[in-house]
Amino acid sequence: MNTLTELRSTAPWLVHVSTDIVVFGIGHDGLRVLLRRHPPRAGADAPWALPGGYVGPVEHLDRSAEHTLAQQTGVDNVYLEQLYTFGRPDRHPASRVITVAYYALMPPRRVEEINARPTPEVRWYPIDRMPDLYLDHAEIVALGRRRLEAKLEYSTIAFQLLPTEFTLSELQRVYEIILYEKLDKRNFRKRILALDCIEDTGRKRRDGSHRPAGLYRYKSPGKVHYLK
Amino acid sequence: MNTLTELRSTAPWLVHVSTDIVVFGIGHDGLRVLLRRHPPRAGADAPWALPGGYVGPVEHLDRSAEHTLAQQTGVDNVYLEQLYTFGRPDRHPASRVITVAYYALMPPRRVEEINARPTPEVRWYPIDRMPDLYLDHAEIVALGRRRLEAKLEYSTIAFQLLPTEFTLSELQRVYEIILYEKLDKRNFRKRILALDCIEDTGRKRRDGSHRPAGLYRYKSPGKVHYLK
DNA sequence: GCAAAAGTGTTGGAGATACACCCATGA
DNA sequence: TCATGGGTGTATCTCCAACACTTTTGC
Repeated sequence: MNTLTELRSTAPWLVHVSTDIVVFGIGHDGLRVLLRRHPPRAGADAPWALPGGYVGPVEHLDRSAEHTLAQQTGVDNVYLEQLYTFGRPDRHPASRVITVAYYALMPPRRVEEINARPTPEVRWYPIDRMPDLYLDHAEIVALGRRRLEAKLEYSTIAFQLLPTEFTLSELQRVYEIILYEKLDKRNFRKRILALDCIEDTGRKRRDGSHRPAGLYRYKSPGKVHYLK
Repeated sequence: MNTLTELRSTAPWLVHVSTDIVVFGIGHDGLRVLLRRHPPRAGADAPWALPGGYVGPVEHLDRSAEHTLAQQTGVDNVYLEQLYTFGRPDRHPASRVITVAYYALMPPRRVEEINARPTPEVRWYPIDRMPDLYLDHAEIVALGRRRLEAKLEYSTIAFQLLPTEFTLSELQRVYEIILYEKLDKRNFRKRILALDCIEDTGRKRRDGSHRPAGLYRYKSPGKVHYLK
């Protein structure tokens, strides 16, 4: 029995596979998710959806997510991680579509890039004020948020949401926004510095009528470490 | 533009989707994984593989995993959780096959059931002495093991590997096997009892020439809780 | 000089770790 | 009576939480 025969006899079914990406960013108003019209160019009554698309014939799943994201939002080279695979047989009305969900984190510069050239088809929404979403995309966002929240506690994932140089207050804000709670400044600083994963650049940022803040740099940009 | 047109134009590609399951059990010799010949009935030179099969046309992914497991090993009603989706385009030699990997945990009774009626096609292997596996299945097992190890620390997942009634020493053995380290008996007991998730049945098990051990019961059988 | 955010140390409590001996049983 | 695993308590340490005032700047 060769492999092809085996496939024929036990796997007559073919399905569509897509990737959908929950893109998180930090804005003035808190945690945001990037949404697009589905389908694009369908006008104002088309539902909002996650960026996403079908997986090509010889495309790695991760590449598909990256590629889709670049195509639909113009953004590449961000932190991207597989989230979960959703496969309810009735989740798509027209055909069987299984979706491999990812989530992405981008620094404020990227968030602003998208804001800077707004289109009617792609925009940021505050995560707690999103419109109704296409299919089960709200569920996917919710899962992504939970994962992000969990990872914050035992990894250095937060730095993916910050620019290369940042102040400790900015970092604390990221934690407070995602964890949804106020943190003590002194304890936070002690904890972060004890991780030994950031270093003082020696530079300062002047920013309003108050004392300038020290600028720090994450020691291993682009990499996420797991603690303990 | 209706949904079908949209599918046609942006998603001409169909792929095979399978589920593969890493079944863990505790044996005399430590952590074990259930393997089967691939394909079944192909004889002694067929490679060993994870239980798994193609997803049916209207089958939920989770159901597909459950169903496959029941069919290939005769075991149902075990703890099952999605692990990760593997989609390298060249992972299968004959066609594009994306696999949604799951892991399952079963109590010793189930482990013994399978041992009791051995077949040449399905058997347990100690996780550190597995043969070469089909395709990327070794990678899937490795990921499952890491996930299991991680979850042990922040959830009550260990109880899925034990019978309804168990001794504290048995529980400790599960932790030691998975964490790969010796634990202090007194500290372990204090920690577990502090979780307040097991109760003393009052009964004891006589078992060899030593003092009998108290039997405990997990308070929420089948359910996994997350700590903290 | 005042408003606004940056920066800084100490104390107390909870939970984890280290550690050694007696108990109940079967042979 | 001995070998085997079952069962128990205390002292210490580490980590986390609580908490308030001084500094530097722009206006």
